[in-house]
Amino acid sequence: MAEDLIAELQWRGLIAQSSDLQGLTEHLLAASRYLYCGFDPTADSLHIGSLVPLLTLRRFQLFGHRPILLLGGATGLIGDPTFRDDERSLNSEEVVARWVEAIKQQTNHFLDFTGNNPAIVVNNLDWTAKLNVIPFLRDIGKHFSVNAMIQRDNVRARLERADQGISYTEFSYMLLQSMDYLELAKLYGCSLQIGGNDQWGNIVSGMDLVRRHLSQDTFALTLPLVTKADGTKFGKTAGGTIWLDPEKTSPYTFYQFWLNCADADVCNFLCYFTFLSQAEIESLRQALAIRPERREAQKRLAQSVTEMVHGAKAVESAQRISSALFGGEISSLQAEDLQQLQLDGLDSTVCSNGDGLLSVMVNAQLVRSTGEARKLVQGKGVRLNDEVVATPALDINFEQALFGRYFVLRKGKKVHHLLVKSAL
RNA sequence: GGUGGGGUUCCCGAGUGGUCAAAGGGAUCAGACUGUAAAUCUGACGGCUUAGCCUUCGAAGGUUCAAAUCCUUCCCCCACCA
Repeated sequence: MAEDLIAELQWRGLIAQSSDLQGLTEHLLAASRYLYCGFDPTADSLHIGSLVPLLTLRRFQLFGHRPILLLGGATGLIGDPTFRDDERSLNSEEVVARWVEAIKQQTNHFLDFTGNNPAIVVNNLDWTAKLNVIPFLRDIGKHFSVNAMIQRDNVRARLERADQGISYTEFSYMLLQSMDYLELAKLYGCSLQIGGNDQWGNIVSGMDLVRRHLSQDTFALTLPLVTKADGTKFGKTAGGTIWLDPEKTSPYTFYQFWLNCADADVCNFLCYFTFLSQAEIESLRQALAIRPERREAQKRLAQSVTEMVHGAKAVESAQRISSALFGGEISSLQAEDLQQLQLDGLDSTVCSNGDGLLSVMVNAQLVRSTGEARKLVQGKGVRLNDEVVATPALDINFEQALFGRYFVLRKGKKVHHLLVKSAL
């Protein structure tokens, strides 16, 4: 069965680098193993980039292994310098602790905590908080060669850049992460660490440390960093990062993000972000090749990921909003439809007769300033109920609204916002 | 601590007394095209009560009719230190 796991990861394109893949295959075949992946709290929510390792933990679990989800309560206080070209600013202990808790809640439903091979959640602050400097330097630091560390790709950018350096704090990050591996190897016999491909250096350092302390061989497996065919950064959009937290990124926006992904990317994303079978993905690939304009693959991707993250109801809501807004004439919507849009979580703003359109757009956070709003209107980028707004000087008049209460304000092609008449 | 080099509008990066709200590129946004694609082309891209006005070039002072550009002090970053 473990052979199937590696094979599955392979066809999904989820293996970027691996230590001794043959050995790992046999190792996983022989017994149920503990593996871990770390998530550092750099915000109060994970974003979709973290989904790849998170779901990979789940994939291992489905094949009978035991995933350990490590929250970086300690490493989050330090900051990983890996492939960053500038130094991070430090977050306070309270903030990091709060973020750890938030992420812990968020990740819970992706893993199974019951059954024969339940998942485990740990926090590396548990074993680093009580650490003393001298024992740390003697027991851990002694095993790290600075000569080797400065050769590592992941910090080299910082060493080579003329205008940036790296502090001792961040330079030490690798030691902390290595210690995590050692600690989990001791506590659980954890024998595999997975992570994004940028973590390769950190993971390999951990393997070395485990070997030196416990005379034990362990494994490393890294996942590809998600890239897009057009070279732009994955996971960012007009509104910014796509978060898993529905308060930060609405399920509708989340759904739309996936629906909008490029033809060139969608099949990869199906492999990375869903549990659809190889056959299903293959048939979607065919459908895409024959009738790309139907975007069946994108629809399936959006449906599948949104359901996994936000649940089936959220998918229905997102689909209702999507078909209402992109399906046809806005003016043909019924009063109930509009009400439903509001309930389904389409962003909306309450306003009154006489409110200036520009300031309404600012209040609705569709634009940052009235100047920006004005320019948008002048560039024919704003519509009210499908009618292009001709003048920036327009005031809202609900006599022209749908059912006397609703305006669908559209910015550009895709950003919709509901204006609802104030009850007063 | 010493010596040298730096801090410019979201990012990179030009600019060394007026012609500078500040070149160029990237990112972003909008328009055309389209499939709510991609590519391409066009426009916008500090703020505002927008044919004008106001605030920006690490911070605070100063010189000058005029400063991102000169002077003083301070803060921060980087490199090197036999």
